[in-house]
Amino acid sequence: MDANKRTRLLKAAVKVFARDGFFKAKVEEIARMANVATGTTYLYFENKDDLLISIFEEEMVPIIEASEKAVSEQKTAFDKIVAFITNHLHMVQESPDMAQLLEVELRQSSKFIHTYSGTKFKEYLDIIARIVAEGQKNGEFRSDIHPSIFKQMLFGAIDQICLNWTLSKSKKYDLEKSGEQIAAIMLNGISNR
Amino acid sequence: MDANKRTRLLKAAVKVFARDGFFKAKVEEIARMANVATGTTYLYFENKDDLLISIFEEEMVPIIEASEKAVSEQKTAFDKIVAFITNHLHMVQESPDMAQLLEVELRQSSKFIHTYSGTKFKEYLDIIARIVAEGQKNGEFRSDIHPSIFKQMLFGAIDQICLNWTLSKSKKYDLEKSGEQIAAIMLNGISNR
Amino acid sequence: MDANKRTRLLKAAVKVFARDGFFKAKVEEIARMANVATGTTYLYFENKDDLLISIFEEEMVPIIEASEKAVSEQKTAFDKIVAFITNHLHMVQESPDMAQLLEVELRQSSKFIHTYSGTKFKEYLDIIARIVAEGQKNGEFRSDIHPSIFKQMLFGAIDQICLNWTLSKSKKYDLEKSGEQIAAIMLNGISNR
Amino acid sequence: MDANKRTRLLKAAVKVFARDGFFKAKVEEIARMANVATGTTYLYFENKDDLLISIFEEEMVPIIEASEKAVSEQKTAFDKIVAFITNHLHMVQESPDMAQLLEVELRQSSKFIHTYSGTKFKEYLDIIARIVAEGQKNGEFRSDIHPSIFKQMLFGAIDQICLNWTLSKSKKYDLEKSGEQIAAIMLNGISNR
DNA sequence: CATGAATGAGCCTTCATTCAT
DNA sequence: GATGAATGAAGGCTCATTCAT
Repeated sequence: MDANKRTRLLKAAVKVFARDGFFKAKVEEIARMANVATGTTYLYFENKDDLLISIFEEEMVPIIEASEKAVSEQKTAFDKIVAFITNHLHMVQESPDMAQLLEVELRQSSKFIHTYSGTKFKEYLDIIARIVAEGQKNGEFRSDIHPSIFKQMLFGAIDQICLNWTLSKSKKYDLEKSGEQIAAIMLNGISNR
Repeated sequence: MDANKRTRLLKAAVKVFARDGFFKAKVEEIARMANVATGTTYLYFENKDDLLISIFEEEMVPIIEASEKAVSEQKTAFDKIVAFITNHLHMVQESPDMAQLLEVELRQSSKFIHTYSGTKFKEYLDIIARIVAEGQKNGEFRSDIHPSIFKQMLFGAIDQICLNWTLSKSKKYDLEKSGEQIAAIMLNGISNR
Repeated sequence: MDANKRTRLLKAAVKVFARDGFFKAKVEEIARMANVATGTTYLYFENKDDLLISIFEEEMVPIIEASEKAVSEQKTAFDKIVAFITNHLHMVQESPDMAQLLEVELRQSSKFIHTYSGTKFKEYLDIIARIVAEGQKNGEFRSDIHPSIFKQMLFGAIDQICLNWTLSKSKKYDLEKSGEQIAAIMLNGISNR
Repeated sequence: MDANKRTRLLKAAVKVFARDGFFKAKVEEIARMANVATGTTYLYFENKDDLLISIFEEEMVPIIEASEKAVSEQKTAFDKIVAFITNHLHMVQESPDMAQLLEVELRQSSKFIHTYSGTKFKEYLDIIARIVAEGQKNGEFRSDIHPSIFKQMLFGAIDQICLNWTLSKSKKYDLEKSGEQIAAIMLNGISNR
């Protein structure tokens, strides 16, 4: 097994799925972009579905790591939430293709690919949940908010903002500014002060 | 032209698109469920895309109206936001198929169907923006939050919670409870107190 | 039976068949152009094939009559052949749609519509055959040429020239000039001198 | 890519198009007759149109070559014209399917397939034009006849005779005899004597 | 392992024809 | 007779997947 070929296929798939959408994307096109033969794709992935799922599971790893690193560098739960948001927005800007997959294709997959459990995505959301629990423990955050509700709310809010930015062709408005507003609201919302 | 037939096709399409997803849904199946011949579909809709777009544009109308009605029955901006959230959650529970389309298929369409402007969806979001502006004017809400950021954040938060509820097979957890938490956070977040 | 409606359908069919070709032409389009409902077409014609056949059989009548008149006004077989050619070229210029049907669609029909005997077309060709027989009888033409071979040759030659003129977009070259050359060759070819 | 498969498809297409006509012919039937799967057709040809155009362009090559060879073996322009006619009639008898395509489908294609320039067919006609020019230069032929008019006339005459023979089920009459008459008329017609 | 030609099931869409009004 | 909405069979084309080399 050639790890390099597998990686190239994965990277190519991210690009093509982002550009064309999962359903309109052609396996042949992905293979071509990865500089391998069409059939080779099936040596590394079971089928087209598996390719998408593998992206979600594997490309999420560095994203999760970056997020955890950014978060761990902060002391307070407040700052950790800010770090999470900031890190996510950076990811969206620096890996726009992967970001689009998360924004646009992930939901389809969650619903229609029955073999997909979405472990890694849950793991990503749980970074938020953990910060919330921590903040509640140390008194920064109100304790009447369920962390697993908050994690979804925060992610949903960020995701919607990012989706909007992604789909806007001009991309003229500033994602950083939006990030500050997200932080302002969500933190004020959950703050114990 | 038979308005009834058109409606039946639209309703059938909502069901089939929700169940199978837009891409895997078959026009023939929609026609069968609407009790018309396959070709009849094309007397009322240009093509499969048009069917989906028509759903978004037309089925949103009563949803928008219900939301506006619910909102208008409240005095304060605070209560209006609560009404918006509550109304949305009701819609999700009472029209689960349409809700799923909004949660799962809308994004694809926004990105990949280039003829689609998404007017009605924007209209729905603008209900929130208007409440925010009103709340800022009368001092209920902080004025440093941009209404069009908040509308996306709130919708994103609600949407993510609902998506989660929709995709969870058991649907055992209470959507109402989640609604209260959404309101608690977002309102506290934007409150001027 | 409304003879007027039938005629309108026939005229419309000539236009649409000429413009779009028999196979790509839509019955609905013909009906629309004739200002009748789609279904009405089937009150006057058995089916799409019948519409085309009817054109060939009925629209040929005035063409045959005009040709016979033009021919009968000449004394010699020589002049009659010239008259036939001239008349045909005029028809092509004045009824370009019908001419195109004869040039482009007639052959398909002859081969693929098994119910079609092509009587009227044969009648048209026989005008030539009769002139030839007459010319052979009075010594103008060589007697070793079979009239039914000559009629096909002459028609084929004229037809190919006309087809070329029809398909050339600019139509800048002069059909009259070509007519003189056709006459020069074919008459010199069959002359007894 | 398997050149053999491509050839088989081309040969099968000639047969099926000749038998059923271009529009009624099914790609699936052509594939079946070529012993390949339906989709394979699209590896070698862009679409059904391309299949027909490819026939015209590629199957004309040996026909043109045979004609040029036959013509070049004759000394006088007179004999060359005879050779052209004779060769064409042989082709019609030996490749009746291809002949039928030229007689019946070529015109449709010239008119309705806008991507088709008809190069090879023009090349074939130009064999005649060249002989005419040669005959005019050496005094065999009258110089008042435009070669490009004569080429069309001669081809049209031959083509109509052949079409008639092709469409007559019995094929009892002798195509050779018709060939002699064509030569007699057209050569006498253009002769300088 | 790698290839890429071959496969063939599958689906959207068209349109001649019908028939209830 | 006239209408035109409805029908549904049919077919061109695509593309995920396979497999002989």
